[in-house]
Amino acid sequence: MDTSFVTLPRRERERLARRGEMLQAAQEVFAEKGYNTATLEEVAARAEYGKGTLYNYFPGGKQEILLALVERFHDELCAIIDRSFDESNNQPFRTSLSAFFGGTFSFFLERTELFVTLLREAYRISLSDDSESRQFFSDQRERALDALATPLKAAMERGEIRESASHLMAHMILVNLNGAQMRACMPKSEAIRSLPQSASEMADFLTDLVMDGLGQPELN
Amino acid sequence: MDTSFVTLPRRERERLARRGEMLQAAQEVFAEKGYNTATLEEVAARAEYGKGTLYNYFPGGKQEILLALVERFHDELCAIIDRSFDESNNQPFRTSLSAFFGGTFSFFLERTELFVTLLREAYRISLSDDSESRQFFSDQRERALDALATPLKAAMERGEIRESASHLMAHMILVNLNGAQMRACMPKSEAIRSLPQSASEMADFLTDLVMDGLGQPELN
Amino acid sequence: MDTSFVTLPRRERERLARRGEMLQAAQEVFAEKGYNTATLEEVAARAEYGKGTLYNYFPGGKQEILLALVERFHDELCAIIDRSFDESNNQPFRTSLSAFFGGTFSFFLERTELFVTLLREAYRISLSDDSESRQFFSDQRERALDALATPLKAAMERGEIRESASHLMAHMILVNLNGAQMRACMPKSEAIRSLPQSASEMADFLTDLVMDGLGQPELN
Amino acid sequence: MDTSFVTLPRRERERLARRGEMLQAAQEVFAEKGYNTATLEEVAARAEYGKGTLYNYFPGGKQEILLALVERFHDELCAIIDRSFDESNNQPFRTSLSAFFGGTFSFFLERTELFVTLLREAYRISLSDDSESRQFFSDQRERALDALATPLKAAMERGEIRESASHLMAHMILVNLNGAQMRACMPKSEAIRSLPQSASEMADFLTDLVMDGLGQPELN
DNA sequence: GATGAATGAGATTTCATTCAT
DNA sequence: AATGAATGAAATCTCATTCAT
Repeated sequence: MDTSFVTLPRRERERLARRGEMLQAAQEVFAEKGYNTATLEEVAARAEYGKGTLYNYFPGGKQEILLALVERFHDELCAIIDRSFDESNNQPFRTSLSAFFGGTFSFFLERTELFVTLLREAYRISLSDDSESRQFFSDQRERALDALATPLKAAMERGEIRESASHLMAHMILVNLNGAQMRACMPKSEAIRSLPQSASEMADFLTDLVMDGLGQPELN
Repeated sequence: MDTSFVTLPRRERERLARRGEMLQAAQEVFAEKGYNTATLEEVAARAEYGKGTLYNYFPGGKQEILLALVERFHDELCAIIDRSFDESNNQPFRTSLSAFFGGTFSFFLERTELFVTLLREAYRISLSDDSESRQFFSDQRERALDALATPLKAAMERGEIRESASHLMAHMILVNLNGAQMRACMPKSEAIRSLPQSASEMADFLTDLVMDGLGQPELN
Repeated sequence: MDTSFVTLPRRERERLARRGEMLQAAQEVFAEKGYNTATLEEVAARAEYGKGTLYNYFPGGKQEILLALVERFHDELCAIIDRSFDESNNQPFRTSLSAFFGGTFSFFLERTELFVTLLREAYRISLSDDSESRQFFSDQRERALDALATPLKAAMERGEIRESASHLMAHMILVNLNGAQMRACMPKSEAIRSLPQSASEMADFLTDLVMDGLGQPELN
Repeated sequence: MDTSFVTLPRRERERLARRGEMLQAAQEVFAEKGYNTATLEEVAARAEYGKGTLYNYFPGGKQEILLALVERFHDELCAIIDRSFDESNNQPFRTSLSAFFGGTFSFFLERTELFVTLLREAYRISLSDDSESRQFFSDQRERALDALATPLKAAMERGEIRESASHLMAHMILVNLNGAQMRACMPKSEAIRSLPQSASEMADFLTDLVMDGLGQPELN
């Protein structure tokens, strides 16, 4: 159990709590308006702090707030990965993968705003010309990919999945996950109704797709 | 063969040519600086036209230019889809799919700038709060999905791939494609070296992944 | 009878006719949008000429067009003044003044657009910081004031009106006229219904006001 | 005595003071350059504030500043009207009217800039195609007309002036006043020297004109 | 003579960031 | 520590005018 939070000095604890409130507000505003359109004025108002106070907590301004959201997001993503693929489970890879998709999709349903913001900005940041943000984003992403690559490599060694570059596969798994989430964010149209709506259905859908592909193994 | 272009009156032809020059310049500048950071001033300079002239050709300004790029991109995407899945080929779906991945990846390698811009902005537009752009983007995307869903449905009927919602599958195929392209755009790191670099290797990689998944059919 | 028009060489006659069409178009557009908001593009379109053509006829551009309207307006105003106060009539000043008000008001009702434009811009031009326009406007205005001051002076000499500075009185007469016209242009409200609507009623109203004032001569 | 100002909280008081400084600067710049030619940049510089600060105080920009000037102007105009026609005076209407002309003319001499701007823009606004400004201007004007119509009606009832529509007469009185002020703003020419220059002479001139007209009551 | 594509100066407006209180 | 008034760089967009065809 992580006790770091409760053992921090009060001063520090309150500081973190306020950062949290601000990030929550930023998340909501960014989700509604988009990062570029959103104004710090509105974030501050939503957080019920003064505009200047934001700068006390995030000296790097708007950009730093976005990066903090990215970091927080990856914290949670890594936690879900670790939980889903916990080795002590001794369960088949397919089961763990399904748990992972189920977990991330529940997270997505609870915190759609955060995902909307990050899906919208992720590519923009990773292709940004500001190398510092790009590096930061890349590091965060690498963290998640590492966490996912480890159980993938283990599963390859156990022969549960075919041999391939584990990092690349981790990337492609996330790509499929994000693609499905993206689709779930879009306004519904006839053609899209087919997308599963619950976390467990979605987990099954993605697990089958990622593990078995579109082909028909049993008939080959 | 489409002869419409050569038979247009000269006036109109020149107009289209100039639009093309401007779109090309915009594409480059957007790719380098990002849509938000890029200024129309710079686009105009690159196109070697005055700022005002851009507005003669794209009265809606920056936004309209981006949407025109989106449209042009989808024109080319649809053409590749149609070419790859041309029914008269009578080739297996897997072969056509590989041709499609090969084709789009060649396109991507030739016009990386366009892809960078669109990958970066696609999510932003599709989740934008301006419903007009969102709709436009959505319509273009639907065009490509329709083009891809048709051969998918045929393949399902022929039993070459398993039954599933064809539009959704079309979406997931594009998602995998874009995910791989995205990866190819990123600055290389140790972990990523594994990504195939040539169009044909990439086509094989994606075809295997999408058709067979990560599992090991032969062992099941 | 002024035969100058018909005896001009054809070339010149056509030129004048085209200027007239352009001025008419400008008048309408300026009246609808206001001088500043109106664009030459729209004036050209309304006149059914190209934008460049306007510059062939009015090298000074937008400004020159406005000044030409000012000139044309004063031509007509002077003509009405001359007609109304024609000495050969031998009628009382009060009768002539009433004819003048009736005449200008008919003119106003027929060509409200022109008046709207000029009322709107007159003060702006006369207080403009461009001394050339100011001078031009001032000269035109002076022309009308002179035309009106002459019969005023005669009426003073005949004892029909009291002695006073004839130019100043001419100015005040026009001020009263314009004020009434202004009122007639405004959207009607309860309070304003009282303004006479026909040219002859308006003539009576203004004549009484200007000649007798608000007081009650009969009771003095 | 209105003590509201002094009892406002300091914050609010300072805010009003700054608005005042900005309006003063705007007035001067508008008077010099004309509303259309003047730039907010220059207004801000004159007020010794940043451009952005103007927008904190007048979010509607240039237009809102002009309307604020219009409002302030009518506040002062109404105050002069109320003061001049104060019923408790029990003085003849003619005396009050003369006081009114004297008061407004002193105001005009002190604050010629404000008048120049408003005379120049008044017609433009009242005939503007933006219905919001037009309505605002119209409401302000109505306020002054109401203030003036009340004593006019009383004077009619007392038989001091002849029966007529009081609002219309109020309008015509203001028209005469503005016409004279207009004349006083113009660059002097031979013909115009005749205009009285002091407030009291001007008051007499306008009072006579408005009350008695041009005719010669004693001889009729 | 007629045209309208091209131009770019210049206007308005926004908003991240600073900093005195 | 919290604040929000002040700032001004920078972005978009307009349109009178020019000039090659």
